[in-house]
Amino acid sequence: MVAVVGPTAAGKTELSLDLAERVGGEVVNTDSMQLYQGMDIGTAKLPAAQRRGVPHHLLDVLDVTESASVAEFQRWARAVVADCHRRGVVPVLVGGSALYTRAVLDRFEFPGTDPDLRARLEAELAEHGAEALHGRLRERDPDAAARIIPSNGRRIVRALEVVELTGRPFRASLPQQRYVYDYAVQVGVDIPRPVLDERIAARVQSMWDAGLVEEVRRLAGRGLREGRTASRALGYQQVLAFLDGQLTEEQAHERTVTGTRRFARRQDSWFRKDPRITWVGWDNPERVEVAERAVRAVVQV
RNA sequence: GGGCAGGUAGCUCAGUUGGUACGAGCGUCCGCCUGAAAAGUGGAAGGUCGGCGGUUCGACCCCGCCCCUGCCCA
Repeated sequence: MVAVVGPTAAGKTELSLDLAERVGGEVVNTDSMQLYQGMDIGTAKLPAAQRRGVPHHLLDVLDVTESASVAEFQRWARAVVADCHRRGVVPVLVGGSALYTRAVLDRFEFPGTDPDLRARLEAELAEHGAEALHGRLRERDPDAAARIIPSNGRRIVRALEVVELTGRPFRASLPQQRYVYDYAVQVGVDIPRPVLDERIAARVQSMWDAGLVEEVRRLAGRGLREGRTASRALGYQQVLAFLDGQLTEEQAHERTVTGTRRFARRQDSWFRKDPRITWVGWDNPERVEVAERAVRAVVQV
């Protein structure tokens, strides 16, 4: 299997299609937001008509009111991959969500979650603040507490949840950077920041031209505001603020651009840390060949 | 031509009755991240305080001239 990774707007989709055609593969989405039905324009989801007949998996599987979950995604994606293998097809994973990609490729086990426990911890967080919870984590699991900044409530809650659930230290359940599959390779799209910044600005402009505001208005009618994950997606979050009168349309547009730039930086720094990735230049005329070679070195097709 | 307001970090603006700019937000840069991840989080760098001259031990802050921006009057 192969995973095409890299920051948003770098050209992953194009490369993955070319690659899928060359090796007889099928595309498996690993983008947390393209999971949502109806979130098309703002997530730059490839329209069905442009998929060149290549089957695509794990698009449009969630309603905007549902929360995506890495653990659940891991199960779905591994099932799709297993099915592809059975049929002798190469799975081509594509997406910018590093955590989701790693959850599929790596030995990555999640300690579970308990809605009641989570709700209780969140209530405590809201009432007493992050500092107080951090103090408790320090008693229960000093090692975890030392690694989490006292003001980061979200991570403290999760650490406490894991400790209570498993009775083991939080760190005992951390994943390893080791593939679960024998034949896996990652291809990253390498692109200079100034070029990426321009492409992002252009992409957001074309999203606006394509009717992003209308799309968000429509999804708002289907409960987008209640979606914990979907309502925070770049572009959607900002347009919702515009529809609610908190931002002008111009501000919403501008913030979508700068927010996307920041996001792309975070993605890039995440992927850069993985030494297993084979990088190819975004404008390298032979990028498809380079990627294909990387795949064939590992997978017989 | 005259009057008023303003010219301080890349941007929007605070600030000092004259004593080395306590600046802030946003942006930028560098990190962290483990069942919400397009989310969440920590830190750093950046200023000849419009220009020139004067007063003063000392001026971003006072005085003069000039330049630029906005508004008003002619």
